[in-house]
Amino acid sequence: MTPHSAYIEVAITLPIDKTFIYGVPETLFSFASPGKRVLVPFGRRRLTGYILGPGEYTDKYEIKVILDVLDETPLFPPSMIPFFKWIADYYIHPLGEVIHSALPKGLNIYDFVTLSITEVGKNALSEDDITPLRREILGQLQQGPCQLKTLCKKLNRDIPNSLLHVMETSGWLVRERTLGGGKTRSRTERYVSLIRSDIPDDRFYASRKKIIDLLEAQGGISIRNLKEQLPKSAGFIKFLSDSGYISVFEKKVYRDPFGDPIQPDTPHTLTEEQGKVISKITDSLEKGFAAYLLAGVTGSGKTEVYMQIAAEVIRQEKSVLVLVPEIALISQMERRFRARFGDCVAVLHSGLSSGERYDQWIRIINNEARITIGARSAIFAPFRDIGLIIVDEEHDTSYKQENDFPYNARDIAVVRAKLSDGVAVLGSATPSVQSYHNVKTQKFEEVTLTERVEKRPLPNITVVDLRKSRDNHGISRFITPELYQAMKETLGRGEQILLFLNRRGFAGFPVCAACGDPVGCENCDITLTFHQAEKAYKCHYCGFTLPSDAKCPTCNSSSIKLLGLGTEKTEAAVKSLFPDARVARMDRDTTTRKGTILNILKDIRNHKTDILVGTQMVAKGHDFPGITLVGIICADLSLCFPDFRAGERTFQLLAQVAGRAGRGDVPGRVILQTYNPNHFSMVCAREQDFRRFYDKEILFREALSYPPVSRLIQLKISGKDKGKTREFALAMGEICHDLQKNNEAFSSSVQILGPIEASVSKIANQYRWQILLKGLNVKQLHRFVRQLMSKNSFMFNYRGVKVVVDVDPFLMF
DNA sequence: AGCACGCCGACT
DNA sequence: GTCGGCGTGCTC
Repeated sequence: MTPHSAYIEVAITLPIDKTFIYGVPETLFSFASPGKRVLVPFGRRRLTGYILGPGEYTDKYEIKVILDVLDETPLFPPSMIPFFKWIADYYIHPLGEVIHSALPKGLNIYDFVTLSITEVGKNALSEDDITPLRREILGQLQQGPCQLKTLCKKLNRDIPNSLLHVMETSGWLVRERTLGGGKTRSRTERYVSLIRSDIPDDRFYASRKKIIDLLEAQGGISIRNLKEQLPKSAGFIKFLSDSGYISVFEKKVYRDPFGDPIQPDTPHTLTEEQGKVISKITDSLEKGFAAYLLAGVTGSGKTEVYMQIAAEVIRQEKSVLVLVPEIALISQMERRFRARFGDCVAVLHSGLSSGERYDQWIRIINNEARITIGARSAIFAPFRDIGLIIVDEEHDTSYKQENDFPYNARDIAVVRAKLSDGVAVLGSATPSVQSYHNVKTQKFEEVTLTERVEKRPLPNITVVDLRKSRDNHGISRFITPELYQAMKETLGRGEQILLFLNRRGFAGFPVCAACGDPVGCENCDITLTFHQAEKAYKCHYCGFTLPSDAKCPTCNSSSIKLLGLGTEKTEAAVKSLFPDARVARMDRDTTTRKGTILNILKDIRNHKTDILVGTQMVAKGHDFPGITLVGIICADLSLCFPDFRAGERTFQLLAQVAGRAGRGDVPGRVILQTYNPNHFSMVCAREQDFRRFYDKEILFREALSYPPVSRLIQLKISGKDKGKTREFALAMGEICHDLQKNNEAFSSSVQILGPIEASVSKIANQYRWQILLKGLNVKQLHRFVRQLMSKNSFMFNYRGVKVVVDVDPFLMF
């Protein structure tokens, strides 16, 4: 079939599990190709859709004709369509929405409805027998046309569609549809270039000649650039252009998300181990798909390995995708790649403005970028010929997207590599149980880096039993004598300290001294956290706050005790214990503004900070060369989450944060304080031994049949009405059991857990329930959910209660 | 998702 | 008999 067909298949950005066929008018024939967006009529509306390919004519229904093609060049290569289809199928999510969330935001255009009153309507308003609701609507519209949403807000109620329909047919109001959206687009700048240089020799000659000379030397430059070089040039541009000496034109420019230019670097000398890993992986590049788990201890030089493999892939004229868990790490990785590879590096992450993101996207499509470094969503970078996908810190939970549609970028990275005959490399010092299981079952091949660069020893870890300091008073319960002593010695030597505590705020457990009730959130089923800096109790789920002088919501007493310890209180305590030390804090509260993380990290590197107190943010692969002591205040906090992966998370967090110590010339030391010194998460973290952790953990997973032994699909049920949500969840449970009973295959292959209330039963006034479906066979689980959805579609678009399907859920809901 | 259609209880 | 609330089904 020719690339331009009279009929095309289009995916629409709506929760519809179907694609649609449209006709293409002759005038648009040559423009309609896969990967471009089209504006299409859809019912009464106009919407943006994505061209998937040629479509088949049928006479079963009337085929409509597209209104426009919205892109000059495709937004994604056709080779990505099978990838999108795989995701839609696996995650049971509409294809159009998958594509929509993969692309830069703010591109699509669609209709929005404006209501306005007619003369007939105005007359009707003056009649007596008009109903109050209609009077209210018309009255509001008499003050001017209004969007439906605004109208509902103004009247503080829903307006049934049927009512509007009736009022429209009786001619009282008109519904007008105007196209909106599409705010993200390329930026243009005004440029000038030289046409002739024979300017007249008059009193302006000197000034004009300067401009002419500049343009002669530099060619076409932007007016902004010209003004920077010749501040007085602005007044002469009009004359020079009107008289035909120079031309002024608009040129597309890329918004630049990069900071300062970077000194180029050259490949480092490799250790023998690094060399072996690199040649093993590069040798396999030509043999098609392979997945590697690169297990390398912290400080073993994984980035250098990534870069040398990437260099080989680029040499073979293929592209490289590097996924990194969070923005601060992206900029670290980005700087090293730009130093090595120069301008062919693109970045994609949420720190970019939508315009910058769009420009990076276009650079990738136009093949100007061959390497993309980015967070989770960069897995959708529109390369046509991927040779290598690197997932750094593959164990990190931020690869899992929870809202929009739930997917795991680490998992689909392997799928994308497979679909494009490329190689996937998942790297971590603390591989996930899932990935190591894939090694054991021979889906992945393991390659290891056991030595730290320059043979630096791994830090020496001392475990301190917090149960022994239970009776200590004040802060010495948490800054134990052992930790205090070690801090004092470290500071005495002029070295730096990292203190890790996995809880932000001042006190995590404010309790009323009178009635004993914890101070909870109004909108969520959660205890508030006291924040000293803001002098307020805050909810970490919905942002609800109470002033610090608030009374107990239960008994109105004003004596509230602050129990529990957060990073804020730790910072304050450290400052009072070591008044001369420069203390900084790194958590979500101190890093909201753009660039603050980088400043905190810079201060550490330049030794302007002696002690850094932080949450799990500090555990994430940052390079802190001057830190020789890591103190883990309370290692147990992440153990108590109601999640079968709590032990795994704890092990990873502790092993990672311990690995921050002693990456410079001085060996590191770690003090790990815990109430559970014999828990195997602690023991294995102390030895930095993920294999031993795996061997132990997998026994639990096998015994309880949890992933990676089995697979899970979670139905997340939420709604505003407590009773209704509960009833709905119970009804959904019934339907699940019925479906299971009526199909023999399911009764043995699908296990239904729940429905039960979610572990946080209410967030932002939404009551939450969940049903877990567990099984050894993914295909059966998928079939079960698909049948559930198709036979009971009404349950999935029910008013007032929302159901989200999460395949391979991460946290328990 | 929106939008239309059709059913049904409620109230002039 | 209308009004409007609510479920159901379709959109190429």
